[in-house]
Order: sequence, then structure tokens, then C-alpha cells
Amino acid sequence: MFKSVSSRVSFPDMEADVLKYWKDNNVFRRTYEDRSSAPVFMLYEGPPTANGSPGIHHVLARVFKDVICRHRTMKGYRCLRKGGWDTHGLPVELEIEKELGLSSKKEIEEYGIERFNQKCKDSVFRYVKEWEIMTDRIGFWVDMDDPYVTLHNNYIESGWWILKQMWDRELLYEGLRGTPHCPRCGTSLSSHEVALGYRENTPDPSVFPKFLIEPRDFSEEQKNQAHIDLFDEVPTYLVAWTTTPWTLPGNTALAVDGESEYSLIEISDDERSERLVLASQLLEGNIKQDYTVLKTFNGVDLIGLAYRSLYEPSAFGSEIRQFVNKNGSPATLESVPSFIPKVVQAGFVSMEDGTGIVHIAPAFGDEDLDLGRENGLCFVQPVDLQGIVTGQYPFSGLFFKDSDPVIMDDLLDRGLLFDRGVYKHTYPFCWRCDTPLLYYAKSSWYIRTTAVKDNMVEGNSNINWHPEYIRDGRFGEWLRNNIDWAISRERYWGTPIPIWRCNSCQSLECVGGVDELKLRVSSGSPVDFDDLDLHRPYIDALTFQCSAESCTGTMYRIPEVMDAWFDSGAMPYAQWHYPFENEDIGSQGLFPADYICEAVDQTRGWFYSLHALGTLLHDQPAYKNVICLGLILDGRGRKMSKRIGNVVEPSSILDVTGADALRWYLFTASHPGEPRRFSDKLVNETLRRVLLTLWNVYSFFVNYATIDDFSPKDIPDGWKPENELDRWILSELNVLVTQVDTLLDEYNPTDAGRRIQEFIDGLSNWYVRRSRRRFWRSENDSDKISAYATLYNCLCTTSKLMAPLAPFIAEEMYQNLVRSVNDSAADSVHLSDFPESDQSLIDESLMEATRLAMKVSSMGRAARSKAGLKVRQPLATIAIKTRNQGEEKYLEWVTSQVLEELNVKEIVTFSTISGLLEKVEAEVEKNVDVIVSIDNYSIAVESGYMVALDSHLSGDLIEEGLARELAHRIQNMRKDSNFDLTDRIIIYYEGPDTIASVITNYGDYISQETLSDSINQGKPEDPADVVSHTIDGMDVGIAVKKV
RNA sequence: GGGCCUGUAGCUCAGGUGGUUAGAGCGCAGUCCUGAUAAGACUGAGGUCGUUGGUUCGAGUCCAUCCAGGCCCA
Repeated sequence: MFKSVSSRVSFPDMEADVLKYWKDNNVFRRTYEDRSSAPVFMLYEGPPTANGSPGIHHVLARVFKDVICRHRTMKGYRCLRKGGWDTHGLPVELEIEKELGLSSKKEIEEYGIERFNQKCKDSVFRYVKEWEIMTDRIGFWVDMDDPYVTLHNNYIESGWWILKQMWDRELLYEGLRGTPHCPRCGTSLSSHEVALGYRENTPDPSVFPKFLIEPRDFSEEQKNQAHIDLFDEVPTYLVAWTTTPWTLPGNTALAVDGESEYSLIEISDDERSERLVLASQLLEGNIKQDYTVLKTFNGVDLIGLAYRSLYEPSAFGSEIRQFVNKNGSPATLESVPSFIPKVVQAGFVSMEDGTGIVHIAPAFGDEDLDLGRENGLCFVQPVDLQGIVTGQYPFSGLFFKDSDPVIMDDLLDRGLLFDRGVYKHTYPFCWRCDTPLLYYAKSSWYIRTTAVKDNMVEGNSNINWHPEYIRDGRFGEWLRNNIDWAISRERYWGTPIPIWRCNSCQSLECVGGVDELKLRVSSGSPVDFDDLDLHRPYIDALTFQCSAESCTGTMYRIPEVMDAWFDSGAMPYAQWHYPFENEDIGSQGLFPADYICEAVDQTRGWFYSLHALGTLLHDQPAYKNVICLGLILDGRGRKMSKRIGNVVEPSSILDVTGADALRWYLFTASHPGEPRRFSDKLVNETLRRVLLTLWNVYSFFVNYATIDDFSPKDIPDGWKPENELDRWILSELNVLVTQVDTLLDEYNPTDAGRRIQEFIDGLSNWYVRRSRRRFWRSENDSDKISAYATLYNCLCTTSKLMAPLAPFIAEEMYQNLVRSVNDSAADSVHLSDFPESDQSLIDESLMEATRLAMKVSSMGRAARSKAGLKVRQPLATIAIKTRNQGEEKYLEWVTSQVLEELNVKEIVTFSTISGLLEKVEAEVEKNVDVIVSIDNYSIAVESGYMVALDSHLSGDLIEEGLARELAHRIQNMRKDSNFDLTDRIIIYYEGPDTIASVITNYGDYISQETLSDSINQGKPEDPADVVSHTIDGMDVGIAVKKV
């Protein structure tokens, strides 16, 4: 029969046993190995980096992945979930740099790329054991024996193949990009690193340089274009604004907003006059002195206007290059001898601050660079990568920031500075060395994602996002503003970019696989390809003859490695070493994924890299359904960070409350998309309120089933519930089954869990509470069997329903309730079928009626409480007024439940109590909830209902109340003495005549309730067993003795 | 600076298409119930529904604005 179940349970210990059972019986593996013909449900596991300990936020993502997969498994799918590790990238390098005390690329290269990369490689699995333990412990099923690893040669090779596809379709190109650059460390910083170093309230110069318009310079055509009266005799300037004076020598254009209005104004002092152009709405605040507005016009009228450079580049030894667009291919730079800077239109011109005229230096900012490309602007770069001003400017040789004051003084001397001040704003610094960063246009490799932008937007509309707003919101927005993906990094530890360049003719070749490389290199020195590590520096050593016609040069690999996001986006293919193996991933159901789940910070990370590569390679999204998780915060609403020290160690929770409680809390506390505050107190509350409540129902069932020797086999074939309570809870159960199944189908474990919670509450606090006596009765009649059958059914089904969410307790209950009596049942709840709802057992009216019983009982308890009538004291009558006829009928169905619950003998109608209804209506205002006392009735009035309890106590009622009180005291003594439920006892008592009379009249009742063979007046043999009680002010001594 | 999200009781959260007096759980105080219970019931205290406007007979709900927090990006 059933294994005995203590109400005192240690969930962590129970879970350890379940884990062992899964392992010993190979349960996870069998969920997919034993189902070769089942439809595939594919999870893509976003690879974590194992160079740090897993935190609670990792648990969050993992359990949300798991719950859906477990549900689909029980629905008959073959759910595939391959683990993976992200092993490349700058964070890994930075960790090692810190460890080795290196702080620049130069130092890394001196240390040696080979040794450096070896250190990186050694570090990435540093915490893998911790990850495996955590993953196992929380019950996340994922194949970690055969994970994909981004540093493996096979994985890299798949990446190369993808890149080659792009290359062949001319979607791969080299171009300029404005990148945040640390001049001291000599390296670009990733956006993540930049984010580490923003400093608020950084003072910078606020400069208003004046750019002279000289109509003399205009061609006839330009003169006609500029519909502006510009008078030679008064100098006219365009006034711009910048906080980076050091970029002014790189100015090659000024940008205006075509839609806005600009003014030509004149200001004068004693000596001379000058005219200025700036946005009309920004005149105020910028122009302190008196001025005259001569003319206003639209920004569009300024476009094409030429002006004088502040520093003519050729005069100061700076090279001038210009963006040239050649039949659709991306703009490239070509040297030109001179240029005339012009006014252009730009969408980003602000009318909030500045002058409405923006200084453009394509060599620096990314926006400026884009504008340069679009408009074929010139490109002047007067600062080198060490941050030193080049050329022969008056400030050449200075560090770029140090040149600011010199430039301002110089402009002032030359009358080209309208105003200067100080502006405080947020500016990025290198998080390592505190050097102000430089936005610097550098050459970089791109994938032309913009070529498939529309396809990406279209594909996204077919992705099922949870929460839904991500699709058109954050993610959709990102896609609509798509720019080409810069995939190269001038770093060391990453997938090397498989492009070789000829040192002679500069022609390029992209290699799409190891065999291809082997063929190219074979003409050169012999390399052992079997043993080749595809990382730097080994790959850099492979060179080969240039294949260009009549070129005798040698091809060397370009030094860059790939953005680690490319690695992660390549996982749908690279995890299978596609296409070198598993060519048919599409037909095998391995692509696209049915489901992925990560936190919202992956919008531009993994969600994007997957989507971009999926669209580029197969013109379809790489995933169908996503749960996008919100951030997890600490108990005070702060982001968890190592620095603040508020990171929650998963083990601290798991060891105390167990994995199921943690899982349940994470599922149900809030919807997955919302940021959540983590609180160990609430995990504990979840344990008590949900899991322990269920456990106690389970324990109750097993205890009594064991006493009565009940077996599920005793349930007659075709049994249908007749008892109202049984019909009610089974109706609730079958409604629940459909709801939970649907919600899990819809990727909503939160509401699924919340619904199960409500059911457990009803099961425990109404069904079992009201049914207890049916289990206590000594005879095994059909009603008792019915109660057992019902409760058994509820517990088995609940265990299956909650198996995806709380896999441990579900397994434990299933093993004991199902497997122990049925050898042919699946040997794990997770290999069993998800429950199906029996619609014939659903009775909406009965559920409505029971809700009414609960409501009325609640009011009755309130009325009792107010009148000081404890529930153990039986009352003679109750009158109940419902809101309508329909409810009147419902009430008839559940009258016995209400009477029992409220311990009242009889229900009567209000009409039999003369005048009561009228008195209540006279006393109580309409629509007010209140409890009143009228005549000898305590009456609760609430939202249209009325419950009146007769508080008059007859002698018989009082005596019966005393009998129940005595039974209660004796039960507690049994419990305190640790007697078994079935132990029979003898009772001794001493007390006044009133008590003796109760014993005489209710002795049978008390004996029956307390399983006593006799009740004796007097002392037991050992007087120490006597416990003194005070009942209704009477002193009563009672002793209980096991027979 | 831009995009997106969030703001309801001390805490965690519910509050379809606007509609009577805004709810639940936890926590707190008191009372009660209990041979399944680490539980439960009842009562009480606790709310300017982030702010300010607007639409409407009527706004927690719709619109706008601002404030605060968060994420992503400049």
C-alpha cells in the first residue's frame, strides 16, 4: 500500500531522493530517446558564460525554460534541449587582463597571444561545476553531457560557413564605424564597457563657433539656390554649438533641420556689425545682446550653402578624403585635394538646445559618419589613435582634451567664437583607466543586415512574443531602425574572421570551412590540420598564395575576431555542426526553435543575433515563441550586482525551502515580463501556503487510506460521484485541467500556477475541511469510498498538473499514489500523459452554489464572532436571505454544508421569524455591510445577502456544546500524548454535576469521537496523568490512558 | 538625449471592452476554530490607485503632461 507520509516533511531531502530516482532511472534521457517518432519540440538554450557563479537570475531563466518543456513532454512531444556554453568575448579577456595585470593591447601582445588565449580558454569553464550542480538541483532538464561550446573547432567552422554565405551573397563588407575608443588603452570599447564608465555632471566646454558665409565662394548656381539675401559688406556667420572643440578641425559640414525656421539677425557694437544665422526658437537664451531680425526662412533654404572651414585641412597638414558612392555599394573614402564645406539636412538636429545648427565631423561621431556617407561629405581625421592631435595646428602634439582651451583661444583671437561657457553632461570614460573616451571612426567589418531589414520586420510579426508588446515595442523598434551589424573586433579571444588579404594586391578571400582552408594552404607549408586549433594565433600563421591573376603576393588573415554575439546567433546551426553534419536540420524539427526564453536585456543581444542570422540564411525567424523575462531585483528594488553585494546565492534558498518552492515562487509571484523583487521571505510563504497545504492534504489522505486499507482498486468501474462535495471538487478539478493546459500552451505558467494554487486552497479549506468526518467514520460504506475516490483522483491529477511547475513534489506524490498501486503506469510523472478534462463532470451551477455556501458560511462565522458564539456551541436555527430565486435554489443544494460548517441545527426562512426582516431593513442602510443584533438574532448583512443566527441557547444546546468542548479537549490530550490515530483509550474525569450530566447524556458521542472504550468518573491509577481544564468556568480534571 | 516598460495597502500582487462602497495573500492587533495542517476563520487598523490636467453623467481603467524607478541605446 501507500508509503506513510508525515505531515512534517523536509522538501530539500525529498527532492534529493527524487533527483536520485530520475538519475537512476535515466528519466530525462528517456523523455526523448524513447520517442523517436513523436513530433519534436525544440528549445534553444541561450548559452551562459561559465566564468562566474550562477545567480538567482539564471535560475529564473532556467525554470521558465523548463516548465514549458516539461509540459510539452507530457503532451507527447519529443522535447530536445541541448545545453551550451558561451566561451568567447571581451568579458573573458578583461577578466584575464585583470588577473595578469595587463592594461593594453600592447601589453597583451608582449605577453603573447598564445599564452593569453590559453588563459582565456582555461578560465571559461572555471565555474562549470557550479552551473551543473545548480541546473541539476533546480530540476532544469537540459543535455549537459553533450553541450555545444562556442570555442570548439566544429562550432567555429559552422560560423565560418555562415560568414562565407554572406560573403558569397556580397552581404559582408568592410567599412568605417564610429566606435568608442580609449586612447590610452589603444582599444575600442564595447557598449557594455562604455556603460560602465558614464559619469554624470562632467563639465565640458560649451562653445559657439562662427562659420563665415562668403558669397564670393559661391558658384552662380549656388547663389541661385540660396534664397537668402547675404550682404557682402556685413560679415555673416552660421552659429553652431559643440561641447567638443577638439573635433572642430575635423569639421566638414554643418547640419540643419529642414523643417524648422531659422533667422538671420544683426548685432552691432560701437565698432562694427555682424550677422548671424541660427534657429529662430533658439535665439532667446543664446543671444544676450540686442539684435534685429532681418529675415526668417526655413532650414531647407540653407541646404547647400557653402561656408569657410575654421581650419582649412590642407593648410595644417591633414589629409582630406571624401565618401564616394559607387553604384549601390557602400561608400568608400577617396583622397581629394580640397573641398568646400556645406550645410546639409539631418534628422537629428535638436531644437531643444544648441543653435539648431550642428557641427559635423565624420571622423568622430557615428551619427556624423552616417551623415557623411549619405551626403558624400569629406572626412578629416586630425587625431590619432593615441588621442594626439596630428598635423601642424597650433595645438598639434597635444592630447585631444588638452587642445580644447588652445582651440578656443585661437578662435577667439580670430573672431570666430561667438560665445563660450561650461556645460555639464554625461560623458563616457574608460572604466579601467578613467581616460575620457574618444568616438573615433575606424574600419570595421559589417554584415549588411539592412538588406534583409524588411524580411526581419516581417518575420518578427510571426513570432509569438510574451509579453506581446516586445514584438512591436522594443524589438520591433530595434528592427525598424536596423543598421548593419558590425561583427569585427580587434581582439584576441574569439572566433577568428576567416578572411585573408593579399599583402600585394589587397584582394580578399573568405574561407568557409576547414577543408577549404586545407586546399588553399596545401601549396604552402605543411600544417597538421587534425590537430589545428582554429583560434589565434595558430590560424594567423596560415598563409597562402594570392590567387588573383598575375599577383605573386601572399594572403594573410585579417587580424580581427568576431563579435561574440555572432557566435550565439549561430547556435541553431553551429550546435549541430551544420551543414558539415546534420544537413537536414529543418526537416528534423531542429530549426527553427519552438521556444526560447531569456531576459529582456537580450533584445539587442541574442534575440537579435538569432533573428538576424535566421533571416539572412533561411529567410525565416529562428524561433517561434519567446518568453522575455524582466529583470530580477533585490528585496529593495535594486538591481542585483556583485558590487553592492546584494546577489542572492541560489543555494541559500534551495537548501532551506527547496527547488519546488523557489520555482513556484518565481512562476507565480509576477508575470515573467515584469521586473521582480526577489524575497526569500516570500519563497518561504509560497512553501507554506501552497506546497505544504497540498502536502498536508496528501498526508491526510495517505494516513486515513492506510487506516481504512483503502486501495484505488476498490473504486468500482464506471464510478461517478454523487455526493455534492465530491461532485463539486471534481467539477472544479476538471475546469482546472483545461485552464492549466491552455495556459501552459499559451506560455503562461504564472496564471497556470495561480489557478492551481486556488484549487489547492479550495481542496484543503473546503473539500477536506467539510469532508473530514466522512473519512473518520468507522464503516467502509459507499460514501466513504466515494470520498476516497474523489480525493485520490484530485491528488493524482493535481500532481500531474503541477508536474511542469513543481516537478519534485509531483514526482513524489505520483510515485506513492500511482506507481505504488499500478505497475503498468509510467514510472515517472514526467513520462505520463498530461491530464485531460472530463467535461461530463463539470457542473457550473454546483460550483456557483458552493461559492454561495462559502459566502454564506463566511457571513455566518462573522455573525457568530460578533455575538461571541464560538463555533463549537451548536445553535438552533439560521435564516438566510439570498439575492434572487436562482440562488435560493442553489442554497437548497448546499444547506447541509452550511449547517455543518456553522454548527446550526436547522435552516428556516425569514418569513417564519415575524418582523425580523422588516426590523433589519429599518435599521440597516441600503448597500452597507454590517453585523447587527436584533432581538436574539445576530445578523450579518453584506452585498445583498443576509444571514441571521438565533443566539438563544437552550439547556440542551449548552449541554451539547459542553460535550463538544470535552471531546475537543480530549482530542488535544490524545495528540499531546502522541497516540496513534487508531489507538483506543480510557477516559477518567472529575468535575461538577453539570459535567457529569453531559457525560451521561453525550457519553456515546464523546466515546465515538475520541475512540474511547469507557469514560470513568474518578482518578486513574497514576494521578499524575490528570490534566486540569477550565471549561465555562468549571474546574475539570481529565486523564486519558491508552488501552 | 531617444525607445520601451513599470508605478494600486507596510510587502507581493489581482483589478476584460469606463459603472454601486478598489480587492486577495503575507505582515500587525484581537477573537475564534482545529486529531490533516508549518494551516484556517472572523474582526480591526492600514489606500490622495505616482503627479497635474483633460474627455465623460461617471476614470484605478481612456488621453495628455510631469515625477520616480528600470532596461536598452546614443
